[in-house]
Amino acid sequence: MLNRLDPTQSSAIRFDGSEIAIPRLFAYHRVLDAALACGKSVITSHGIAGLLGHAITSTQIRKDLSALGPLGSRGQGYAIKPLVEQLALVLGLDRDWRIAIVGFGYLGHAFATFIAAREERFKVAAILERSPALIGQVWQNTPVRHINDLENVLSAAGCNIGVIAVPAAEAQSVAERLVAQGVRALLNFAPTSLHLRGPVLVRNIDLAGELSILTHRLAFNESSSAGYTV
Amino acid sequence: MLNRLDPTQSSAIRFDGSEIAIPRLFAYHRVLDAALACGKSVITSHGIAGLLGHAITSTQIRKDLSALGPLGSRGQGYAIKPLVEQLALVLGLDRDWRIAIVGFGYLGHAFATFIAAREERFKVAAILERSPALIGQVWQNTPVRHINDLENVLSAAGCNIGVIAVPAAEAQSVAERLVAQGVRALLNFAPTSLHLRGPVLVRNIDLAGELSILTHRLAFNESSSAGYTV
DNA sequence: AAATGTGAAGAGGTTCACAGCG
DNA sequence: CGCTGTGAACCTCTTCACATTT
Repeated sequence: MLNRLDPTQSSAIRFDGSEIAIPRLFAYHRVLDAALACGKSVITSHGIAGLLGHAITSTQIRKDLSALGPLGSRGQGYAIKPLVEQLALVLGLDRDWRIAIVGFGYLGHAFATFIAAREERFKVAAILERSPALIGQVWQNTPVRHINDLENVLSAAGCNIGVIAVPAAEAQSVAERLVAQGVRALLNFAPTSLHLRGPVLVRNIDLAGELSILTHRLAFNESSSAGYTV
Repeated sequence: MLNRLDPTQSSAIRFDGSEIAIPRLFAYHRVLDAALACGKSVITSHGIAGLLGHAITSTQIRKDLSALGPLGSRGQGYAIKPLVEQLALVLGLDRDWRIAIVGFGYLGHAFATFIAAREERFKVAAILERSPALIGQVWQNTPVRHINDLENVLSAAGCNIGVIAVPAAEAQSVAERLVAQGVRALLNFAPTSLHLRGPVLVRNIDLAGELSILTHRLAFNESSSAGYTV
């Protein structure tokens, strides 16, 4: 039981760390949320490492968490509830996010299904496609609209995040149109580097590139040593 | 015209760089292959940077390429053809890769479609699923088989790479069974850290984690400066 | 005694500046 | 003169060691 008094509950959002820590914080949030649901209330940095299968060291975890403020108690560990709350604030998981998916082939569809299953705060608010066969279909209450109507759909849907799951040749144009409609963050699955002006955040996911890391090491490092987990 | 004589054509595979360079080499291969198809035969490091939308600096490109050996000519640039060939060798793109996809929901399906469309050297050689509705279907000549038959299917199909697109709870078990069948590289879409013994390469793709980077910056860095491309 | 929080050391990758060739 | 190739400087992230607190 942590008996450190916390009168103010000053939920000031603080984060001194760097961008690269964010996916780790997200992983902590995931396992800690689960631990909370299991009835646990206190945990140590080593305990968190255990929940993560020791993929991250306890030192790294303490460094990351200390960037959020003094949330732990020396000799005791961390109270999980305030930790989860603080992580949610820093990660922006305390609010709804409206997502526009452009390109509703298997990749767009997969992404929609994936995030809808995972986090309730991520809402698929608009779906755009070019293929006539898909237009008019309804995916979980969201209609699939033609990509030509992007401006109309977006201005009505008010999305914060755009997911680009169209062929590389269309990606730049789609990105520009999304940004023109006020979208400030893009997740890009097309193997192209987008060129955009303004306060836009772009995150590229290169699936084929990930595969190439595997093929490289299989081809090159065939006579490698032991189990590698990159 | 490069008039450096190249009598031996000694295609010795060499790569002094580090793992982190591989996705960049893959990007070089992609744009250089396209440039070759357009009839270009020579290019400078700055030219490659241009093809990549200046997402990578010319210095970085020269560093990366120099890890493959002395492929350029000072004052001239790089002959594209040998460059593409050397990149293909180092990336392992000179041979076929047989891929087993476990979990053929939208994600597995998306991945299959994605890589089949992109690189002919990646062959989907086995598809495993749990859902009875999908068993027996045939995707581009590859039948969807029940996950219980994994051992039989894999021993017949002889796959080098496994793609894990099942729920997190099943991922560890699937991974172990793939490894037991001789698969030496895994691409894991499940948000779990896999624990495996032996010479296995694991690459994790955390789609929700990528989203969290966007939500973090939107929530936190709202009053940020200019266009960011992470 | 136990576990956090953190300055310092270490490791790894990128950028710089320029020597070396064509 | 132009462009590659590369040692050195620089920067960033991780790991170590330990002072600090409960």
